[in-house]
Order: sequence, then structure tokens, then C-alpha cells
Amino acid sequence: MAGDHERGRGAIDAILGLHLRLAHGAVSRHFVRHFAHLALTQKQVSVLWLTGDRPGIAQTDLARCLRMDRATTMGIVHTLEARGLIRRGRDAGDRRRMALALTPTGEALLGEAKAAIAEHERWLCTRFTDAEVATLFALLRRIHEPESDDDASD
Amino acid sequence: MAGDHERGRGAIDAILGLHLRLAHGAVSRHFVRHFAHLALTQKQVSVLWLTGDRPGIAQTDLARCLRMDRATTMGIVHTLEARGLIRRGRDAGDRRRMALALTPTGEALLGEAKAAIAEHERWLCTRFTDAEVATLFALLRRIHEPESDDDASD
DNA sequence: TATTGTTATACTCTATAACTATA
DNA sequence: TATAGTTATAGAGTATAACAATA
Repeated sequence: MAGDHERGRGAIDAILGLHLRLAHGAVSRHFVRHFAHLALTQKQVSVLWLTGDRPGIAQTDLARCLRMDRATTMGIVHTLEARGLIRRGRDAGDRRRMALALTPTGEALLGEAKAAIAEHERWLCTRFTDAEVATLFALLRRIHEPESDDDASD
Repeated sequence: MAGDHERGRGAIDAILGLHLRLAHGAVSRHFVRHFAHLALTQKQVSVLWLTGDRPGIAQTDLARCLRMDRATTMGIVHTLEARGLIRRGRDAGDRRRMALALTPTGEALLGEAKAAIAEHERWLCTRFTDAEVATLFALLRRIHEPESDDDASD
């Protein structure tokens, strides 16, 4: 702010968004390394997980839960279906919707993925106390949860 | 598996990495919307900012600061150079290195970008108290800063 | 040998637009 | 009209591999 010349390290270090981006990148890279054997991305695991929790879920629901575009969701679901992990059928009640469910193969892979996620989370959380983890949960939630109006300031 | 538990919301909500990803996505989307008029991405702003702070900086330095691959850095620098925002010349001391600097156009655009970043940060931080912002800084830093060994547990 | 830059390649994510089918 | 899905397209980010020039 009032600083005039920050040789070496500028005020860029004071940008919260940057640290959020770097933290996300670090966690993302760790994820990729530790999920290479399962050949699953973060998004794909999330979709498998949600589908396992809520059989019959539609793509629109996935998109809303994971803040994804419908087209993006479509791509991920299509990939998982092509790998035989997810099955699709028309929803009986509303024939516009696709009812998604895991195949047995998908169930098995989700089990492995959950175990890998647990390890991944352990790696992430070991650097924090339980109280710090709870704090981080609450603060991050306030960034992405639409409690106050998302764009009121615009 | 019928009737047990977590109808609607499963334990996936308890994954810290997911909340970090969603928070990053929310901030990222806000950034894109509010930087459309400048036609700059987060990475591009970061590179401009660092180059402005440290004229003569090399691509390797940028890559290390922003945790990017050399090839990724190359792509970003190339884009900025093509737009006339950055100038490149060989480093006199070490002729392998490219010494980067902003052009006058780049300086001007960086000024606008910094103002837009300030607004963006305001949007992000208004939901927090000053103490919460400081906490978030500290916690995020411990995720991406290589203080403890990054991969000791692997 | 190691480092720096460069090019080529590939995949994921993201977003927009236009289209079909159903409500 | 509105919603759900689909397809096509495009750009950004990420990463790897291979290569040339320099240290």
C-alpha cells in the first residue's frame, strides 16, 4: 500500500487470491501424482462420489454441486461412462433427466478412490491442528458458498 | 445399501481439498468476469507484476515464483510479448537467460491491472474480518510454501 | 553435466453457442 | 417458455519429451 519500492518481493505477496491459487495448485499437483495409478481426476472422483451417494442423480445436479457448466459435466460423465464406471438411463418421472448410477466396476474404483482421498487429505491436513483445519473449512466455505449475494457488488 | 445415511449430502463435504478447489473456482470466475475488459488472465497479471517489480527477471525465476513449468511460463511470456507488453533480451551475465522487462504499454496496463486487482481483493475480503484474512493468509501459505518437505510422506 | 530457453504434443477444465427433446 | 441434455468449438492451464545454446 504505502510502500514505494519493494525490491525483490513486491506487494504481490499481499494478494490473498494469489495464495489461494498457489495453495490450490500445490494440492492439485499432489492429487495428480497420487491418483495416477487410478487414472482419475479430481472432478471425476467428485462425480463418482456424488453418484455413489445419490443414485439416480442427474447431470444438472452434479453441475450445481460442483459448480460446473452443463457442457463440462457432460464431458466428464461421458468419459466415465466410456470407461464403464457409470450407467445412464432416462429418469422415469422427468424424461428430460438422465438418471446416473455406478456400475459394479465404478463402485469398486470409487472404493479405491476414497481410500486414496483419505491419504491425500492426511497429507494436506498433517500440517495443521484440528482447530486450524476447522477454521480453514469455515473460511473456504464462506468464499464459495452462495450465502450472501455472489455479485451484489458488481 | 438401501436406507442408510447421507441422503443428499455425503461425507464428500468433509473433504478439505474439495472446498479449496471450489473456493479457488469461485475466485477464479470472479476474476475472469472482472478482467475481461483488460483481456488478462491471473497468470498473465502475475507475470506482468513480477516483471514490473524485478526488471531483468528471467523466465526461470517467474516459473519458480509462480510454481509453473518452464514450458507454461514460456507460453505466457510469449503471449505477453506478442501483445507488446513485455520486452526480451539476453542477460549480459548469463547468456542462457532472457532478461525480461515491461514496455511502456505493459507498464500502463499493469497499472490498470493493479487497480482491478485491488477491487477484486476487496470483493474477496469483505466477507472476512481483518483477523480472518490474516489467518487465511497464514494457513494458505503453509499449504504451498515449501517449508517442510513437500513429499517426505511419499 | 546441468541449466535455460524453445518447440511440439496432449489432456483437462472452462465457457459459449446452437440444437433437440421434454416439461 | 423453460429445463435437460448434447455437440461443436475455442482458449487457458498443465505437463512431458526432446532439442539447441550456454554454463
